[in-house]
Amino acid sequence: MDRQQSGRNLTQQLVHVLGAAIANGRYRPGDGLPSEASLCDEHGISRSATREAIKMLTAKGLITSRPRQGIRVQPRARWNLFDPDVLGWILNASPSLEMLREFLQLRMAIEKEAAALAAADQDRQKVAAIGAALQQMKEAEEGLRDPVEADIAFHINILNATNNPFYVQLGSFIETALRVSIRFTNRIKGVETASYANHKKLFDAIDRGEILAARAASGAMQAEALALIEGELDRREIEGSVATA
Amino acid sequence: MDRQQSGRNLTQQLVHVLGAAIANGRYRPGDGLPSEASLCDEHGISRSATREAIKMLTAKGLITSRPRQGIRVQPRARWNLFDPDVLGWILNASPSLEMLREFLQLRMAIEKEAAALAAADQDRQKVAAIGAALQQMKEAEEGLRDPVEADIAFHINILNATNNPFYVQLGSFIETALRVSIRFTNRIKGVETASYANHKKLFDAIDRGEILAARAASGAMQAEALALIEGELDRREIEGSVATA
DNA sequence: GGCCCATTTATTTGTCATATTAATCGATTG
DNA sequence: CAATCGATTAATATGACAAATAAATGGGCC
Repeated sequence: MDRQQSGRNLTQQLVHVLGAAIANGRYRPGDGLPSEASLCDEHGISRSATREAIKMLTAKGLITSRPRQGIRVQPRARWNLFDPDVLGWILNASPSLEMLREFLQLRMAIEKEAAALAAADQDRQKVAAIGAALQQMKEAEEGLRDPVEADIAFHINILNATNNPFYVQLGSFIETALRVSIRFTNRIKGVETASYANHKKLFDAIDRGEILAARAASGAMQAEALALIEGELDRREIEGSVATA
Repeated sequence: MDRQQSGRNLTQQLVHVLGAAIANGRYRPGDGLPSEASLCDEHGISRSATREAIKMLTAKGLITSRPRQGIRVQPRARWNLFDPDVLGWILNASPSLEMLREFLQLRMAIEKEAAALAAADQDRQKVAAIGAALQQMKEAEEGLRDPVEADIAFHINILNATNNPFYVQLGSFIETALRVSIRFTNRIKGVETASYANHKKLFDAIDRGEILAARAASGAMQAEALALIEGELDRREIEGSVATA
């Protein structure tokens, strides 16, 4: 294993190599990974480093290891999907439209309520942070800033403004997934074109403490994105059946 | 460290000891933990086992460790709250009413949409599993079964019936939190008394594919529980201010 | 004299190598 | 059929050295 690489230590490098390999299906649930000894040989590192990597993957729910049985991949239901690393490996392995839809279905739930909670809580400082991100989105429309970063910041700041640690924690989850899915949806259509107006409407509702309006505005935005994906899924299905007919 | 204890190996024992200590505030964010060497001494185990425990806690986002700086507790926003271990440590450390409310605010978001998705997806086999859990709740009312287990199974099965891996994964999260919070709310009032009727209404809506009704029924149940907690919070606040007056 | 920057030093984790122990699956044998 | 034995694999222990880096140190400059 390349020792100079990427500022990460050997253990972390191996964690990412194995995590990605598991996520992309090179090792499948139920399958065994190579034994500790083999992994040491394959990557040219010591047992300590190897074992520590295995322990980290175990902690994230991807594998188990027991004497005599070796190291096995856990069923996907045991993976900690909400761990940013795990999510990143999965999304980078296969950023499918199906998974994108599933992700949006979750955002639909989370962000609608988050908007409502933020509107209810009225933490002025954190609401201001949402406004700042909105301003950056406007500047991005004029080409002065990175539109992706501004968009992400907007959504993260809403979660922060709930002052609910569970929602705040979901920020890192949504950020990871958003980076992948934005790259993905931008290929389909100009998803984020008319987005500033929508985002402003949502911000105004939160700012004024209009709980129902905030929930509705958030839901509308998510529903729009979801409809786009589901339309694309339908289209591909029809194309597929025509092609095979 | 007691080597015969609890079927867990030394590393896992230390993980749980330290995880619990961090969650209950013995070590606070920003603070340093004892060095590797000290931890070995304190617990009477080798450096290998100690280091592997540290790596597992690192993987869960609770700590970082760097040469010369030592081991430090991460800010809470970095903790993987959705890791069942982490959540368990936190809830067992301080099952406060505030956190219970925050948890319910999250369930409100998740389970409402999950009910809608389950109603839309109409996976007959998984809907039947919800029905089976409901039946167990009925039997539990007559004292034939454990009411807590049946209640949990009901909610988990709705998440499974979404066929969305993100919602499915949240099952283990909600299960962990539910076990604690049920123990907690039962002390306050007979929360789960009239619950069978509510649960049946929700099940029927999912079973018939009535998306809006399913979302509404789930929302109503959650809102009821939430109102109870918030009422209790208000009551205690008033009592507190009277007491200090 | 006091301040800033380069250098050194000391501490702590990172990595390696090797030996031994414990758990467990499968075969063997009474 | 059951108890036992053997082989395989991870679990634990130990000791050594390397690398990273925070803090102390000292030298040069204003």
